[in-house]
Amino acid sequence: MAADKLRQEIVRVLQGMGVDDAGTIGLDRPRNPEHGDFASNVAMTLSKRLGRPPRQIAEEIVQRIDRGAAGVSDAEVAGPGFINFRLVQDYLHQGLAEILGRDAGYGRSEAGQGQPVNIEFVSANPTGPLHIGHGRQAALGDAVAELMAWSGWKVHREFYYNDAGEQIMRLARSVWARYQQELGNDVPFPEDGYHGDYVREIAREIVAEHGDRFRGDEGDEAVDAMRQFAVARLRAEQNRDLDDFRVRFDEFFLESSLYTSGQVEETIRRLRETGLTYEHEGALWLRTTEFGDDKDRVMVKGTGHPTYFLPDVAYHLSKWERGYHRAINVQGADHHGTVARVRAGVQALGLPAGYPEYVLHQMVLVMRGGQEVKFSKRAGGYVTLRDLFEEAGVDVTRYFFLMRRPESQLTFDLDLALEQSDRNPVYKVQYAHARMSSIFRRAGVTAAEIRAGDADLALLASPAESELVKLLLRFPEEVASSAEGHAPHGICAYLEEVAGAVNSWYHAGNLDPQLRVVGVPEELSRARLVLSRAVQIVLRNGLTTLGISAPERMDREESDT
RNA sequence: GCGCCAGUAGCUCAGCUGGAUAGAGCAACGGCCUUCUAAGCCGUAGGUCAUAGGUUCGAGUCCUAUCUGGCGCGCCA
Repeated sequence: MAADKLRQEIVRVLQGMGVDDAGTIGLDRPRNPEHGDFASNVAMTLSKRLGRPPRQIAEEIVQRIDRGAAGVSDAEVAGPGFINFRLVQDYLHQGLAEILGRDAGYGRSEAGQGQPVNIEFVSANPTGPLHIGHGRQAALGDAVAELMAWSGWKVHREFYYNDAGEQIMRLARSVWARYQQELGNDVPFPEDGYHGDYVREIAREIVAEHGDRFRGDEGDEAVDAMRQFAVARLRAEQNRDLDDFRVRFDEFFLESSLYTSGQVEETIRRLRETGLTYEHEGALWLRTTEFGDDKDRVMVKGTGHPTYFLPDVAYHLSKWERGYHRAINVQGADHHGTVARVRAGVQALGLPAGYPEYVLHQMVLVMRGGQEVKFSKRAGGYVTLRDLFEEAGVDVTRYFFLMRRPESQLTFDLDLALEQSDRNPVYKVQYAHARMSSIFRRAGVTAAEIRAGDADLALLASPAESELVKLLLRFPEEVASSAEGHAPHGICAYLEEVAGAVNSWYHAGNLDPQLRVVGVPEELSRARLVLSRAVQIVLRNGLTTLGISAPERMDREESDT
């Protein structure tokens, strides 16, 4: 990559000036194009150390630099001591050829070296349909996973759920009550029960399957049958929702397995061995404050039952021991309270500080006509993920969930989501992609037939074209930084920038036919087709990292008016 | 009371982990369709980066305090 070559040359120059350990050389892309393609601030950061004014140091670097070795055509001192570099034009042409050559692989890197990373997300308990918060998490987790995969990590998508706890019992009691009511048995509905209509649906299905076998039966066996039926039924529904939302998992990890396999007991034993546990008022505590938690935590209650903390620790220990020395948990910000204690728990067992990593996302509001949408018919208290993507479409829903940084509250504007216009950023990006296909159809070529080697890329000489190529060449860095920062919204912003730039370039041809791709002299047309194809590859690859389709053609739905 | 997250244009949000004159989309205003699909483009206007200090060559970005909003602080799950 161009930056690496340049950085190496700067290091060489600095060594010649007696600086052997300059650290990482600051090299960034100025927003102002007049400041060149890259700018370095080394002269300023070294000023104090060398006891010389920054501009003087910058001058010396500029004089010593070997432009050919650095891959730049120009280097100059500017402002308080920046050095601005301009890349050789040839670099852009090689870059274009590389994009077409790598095609679906353009933007991938080997940074992760194939090491395993565990990405846990959604992790909904099977007590009801998935809601929009799960949806944001599904979109986020899947995109982070895909971006990590693009960065060379071996990604394992994991869904953790509690199939045996107190919430499940609440569900079972709720279903039991509805079942009795279906049979005309007037029993009270549990105070803390699940009120959604889906509970009645499940009760009816049990009636259909088992008849009145459990009528009036308050025994464990009856409630357990309800529990098993309801869990299986809701797990199947959640899987269907995720499937239709195009999110797949490699593993569903059951909390109950931590008990049946003895891992919970094993975790207690190992924690005791550390000497960091103590008994107080009949409970077993762990000194999590040793690792930065603000208070110690109970592991085993006075009743002899473990708290939730314990299986959490056992679970994350299991991730580590299954070989995932990197783990990312995507969770709602309302769970942030567990972060410090889980980390403290696994640190007590010798795992590194900062394991696992967290992406904590804020809540989602759905707005329609300026009003918050609060209820779905079936779920009762909340809007379901399915309601949302069936109305807005999977692509739009995923994109909207991803386009804001996780830490900011998300307002899902349903009116905007349904709009098929440039106001809707998903369509803007997808349409730019489809538009390239349209050009190819018009030119009578297929995408695969376009080859950089067949064209004279020096014909792409306008500033708009150079800037567009530079933008496309940024894509691999965008993928890398979005992956490392666990921040898919960066890709959204980037894609919108590319779409804007290519629309602008394309529309110049409206006013001036000589600027078109098709209908200009053949040599020129071939060069512009290469650029068009490169744009299309970047848009498609970017959408792919987000789990969003890149259509070849978009037909607008006719409106009623 | 303590902790986490946020506060940037009228609205929704970016801001590359400290760089040069703070950006984009929408909304507003003015232009552009016998079109390589106008689902678009060009131009204009819009800012005390919540507030007050501090750190340094340089702060929207880092530190401290304050204000506002959201969330979390159990031997709940």
